[in-house]
Amino acid sequence: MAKELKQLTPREENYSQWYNDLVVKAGLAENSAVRGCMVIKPYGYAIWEKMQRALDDMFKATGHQNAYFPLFIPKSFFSREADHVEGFAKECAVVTHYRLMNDPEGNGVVVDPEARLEEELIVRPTSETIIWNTYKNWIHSYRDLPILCNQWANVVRWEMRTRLFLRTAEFLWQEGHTAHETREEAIEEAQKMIRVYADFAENWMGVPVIMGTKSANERFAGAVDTFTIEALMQDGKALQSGTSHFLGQNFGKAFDVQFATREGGMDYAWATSWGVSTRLMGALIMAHSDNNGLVLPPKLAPIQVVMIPIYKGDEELRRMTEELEKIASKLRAKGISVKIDNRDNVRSGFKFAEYELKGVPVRLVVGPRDLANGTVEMMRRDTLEKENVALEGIENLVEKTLEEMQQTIFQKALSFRNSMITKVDSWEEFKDVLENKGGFILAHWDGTTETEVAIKEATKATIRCIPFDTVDEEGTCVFSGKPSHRRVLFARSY
RNA sequence: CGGGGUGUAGCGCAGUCCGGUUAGCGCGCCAGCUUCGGGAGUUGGAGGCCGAGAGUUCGAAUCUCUUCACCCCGACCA
Repeated sequence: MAKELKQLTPREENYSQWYNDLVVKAGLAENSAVRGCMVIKPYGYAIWEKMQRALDDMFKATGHQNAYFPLFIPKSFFSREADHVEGFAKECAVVTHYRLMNDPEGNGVVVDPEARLEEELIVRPTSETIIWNTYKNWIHSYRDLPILCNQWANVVRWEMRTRLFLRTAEFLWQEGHTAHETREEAIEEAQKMIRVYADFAENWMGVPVIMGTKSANERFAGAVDTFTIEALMQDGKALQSGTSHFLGQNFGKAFDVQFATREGGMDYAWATSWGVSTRLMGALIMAHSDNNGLVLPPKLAPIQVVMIPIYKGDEELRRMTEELEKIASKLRAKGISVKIDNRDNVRSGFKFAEYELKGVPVRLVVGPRDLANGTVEMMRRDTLEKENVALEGIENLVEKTLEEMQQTIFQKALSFRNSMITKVDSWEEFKDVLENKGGFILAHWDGTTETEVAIKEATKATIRCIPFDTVDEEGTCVFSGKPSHRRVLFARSY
């Protein structure tokens, strides 16, 4: 194993291979035997659980409740909303039968042809349809509104090409589905939730994001408006990390969800939906990692501090471990998660490399030398800086360091991201920046889908969003030369 | 779905063009000794239906056909 870990491909050569190696070698996930699906391993899942918990708290704090809706959706539900079908039809897993039987020819088990379902069931690619079919029964009056539900679930999208965490056939996510009395309230909800996502990305994951509105072409199937958070990976490609949709009355009408209004009339309910997925794991990995492996922000690290004894012989190992236990209990009292690695079958150098690969924020090493001096060697993962520090009061220093690292990791990603936003005013410049620098490009666009598609075909770059903080500015479209009133954000993306 | 590639030990690979003892190597694993402040050294050992099926041949990891799986590059997407 030792040698293997060193062979992480330098990112310059092939970033996606490097990424894949890292995910597997750090023990986060691996490809499963099932096409396009992945196995999330315990260490990876521990990170996801921390994300889940933090997000869930944020949802609760904004008045949402968790619920659960069926995995299977009758096929007919999909045809209710025209744009929605079109968006998802190409990537659905379909259940057609409900029983197996022994092959009469003796070749194991086959599908029982007698057991064909009258109406096929679709494995949910997203739950708007089944949820709005349910909301129809829940909503009769304006007094029943708003409904603010979230569900944690798995969904299936039969993607052509998959990539660990970023795009797998089955993935874990949360999807919020809300119903409102007015258009304004629904829009406010959708915007509130994209801000919750941005807050989470920046303050928990340490990943800076740009909030904005999707262009018509990139909008969610069935939405009136899609809001997004866009992050930038270290290879200069953008990653859509979360979306929040204002669905208008599209699903209210499609599922006939009408309610008695305050004024005594009838109206269709207004909807939003919003979601983030295990793709966030991909964002976390690609935003911070270096060639030694993962760099995890302390708030999401399953192990925040690893402690490694240096020793000769069993007796010394026992003494060092005892010493580490004392430090560990002080750290644990502060709510810090600590692991003592006193395995005697691998050497300390191996352990150092292993925890760096796994992104453990702080490493403490204690050997006989330290014991004599009353010191500990402390290393922080983000800078790889080592320091001999006093054993006395170590818990306060570690606590402070973890907080500092959370900031440092974010600041580093932020200054990288900011350095990768380029304003361009000509088509030549646009292509040049895309080819040679990458990252986000702020450029004028004439607002038409034709131009957007033409740019995509020519360069593979898409409009990531029209940022919320865009200021009005007159100019001409970099592609068509037609008048434009603001710059939008372009990038190549995952 | 198009174009390319790969299936040989737990992992990474060589061998395949040009068929020929008992199929190799590195890492890992097990046991012993020496080590232990940045991925240990050494000695011994275990581990294989060469992806699956059919064929050609005295003989197949190697040739032919069929099939399955996975990876990479596109189109699609959180």
